[in-house]
Amino acid sequence: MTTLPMIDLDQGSKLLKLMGDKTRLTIVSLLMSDECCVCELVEILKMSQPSISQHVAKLKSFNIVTERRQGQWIFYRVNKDSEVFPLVESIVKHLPDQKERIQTLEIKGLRVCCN
Amino acid sequence: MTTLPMIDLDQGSKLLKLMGDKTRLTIVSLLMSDECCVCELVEILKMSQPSISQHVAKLKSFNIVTERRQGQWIFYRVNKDSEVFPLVESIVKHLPDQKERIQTLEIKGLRVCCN
DNA sequence: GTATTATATAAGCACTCACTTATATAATCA
DNA sequence: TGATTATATAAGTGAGTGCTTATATAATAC
Repeated sequence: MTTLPMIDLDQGSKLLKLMGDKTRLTIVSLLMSDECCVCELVEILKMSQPSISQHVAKLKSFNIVTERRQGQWIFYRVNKDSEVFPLVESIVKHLPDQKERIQTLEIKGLRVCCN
Repeated sequence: MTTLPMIDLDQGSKLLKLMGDKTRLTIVSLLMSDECCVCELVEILKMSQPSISQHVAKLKSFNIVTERRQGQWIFYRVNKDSEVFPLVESIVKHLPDQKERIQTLEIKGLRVCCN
């Protein structure tokens, strides 16, 4: 058994505040299943592109997610190397899996190609 | 192995928003160690009584904490019967133990009697 | 009864937040 | 080259948040 990496109350509360928004919490849950680009998140969450971009930027600023550029697209995923990842992971464990919503996107032919 | 009780994204984000305040997160961590009354939390956190009362009221409104009246005092503790307790517990696990701060209060003779 | 102690609650205010619209940047394609 | 697509960013706005001060409620002590 390894000891759990501790996060101080200041950092912890800031992380929880970031995750304490339904849109961002959904994004994190989605990205826990698979990486997505902004336009995919726009399609899934039915929200404006700037709004999604701003949410993702906040998650990125706290190192919760990382990006990977591929052509025009920037794919985001949960940063498993982050110090806060263990906490993020143990939160998402209590939330319903979002894999289905990505699969639905795939079935509709809206995956990767971004429409 | 038992299945984890799931919390939907709406409830989950609301819970995290509540925990995403440093004062409230500290209170929850403290109450995870032991029950406290408002005046004890005032002493530990060095904040005004109305401010602490308002924070505790928010935690109570989401069923994160419960109260137990004893004379003039109302003792608060984490509600282990709450549906969200498993999530609360797994968050606090990642945060530093706050038992010491209660013990310090005890040593200073400021425990229970509320000054 | 009145005074004291503990707590809750109400109103006001500065600040923050999540959205909007508009625009800028960047990569691809014709 | 210019047009299109994907994303970021800036400015503005209305709603929400956390504190303050002031007051109300409730239990105890005298």
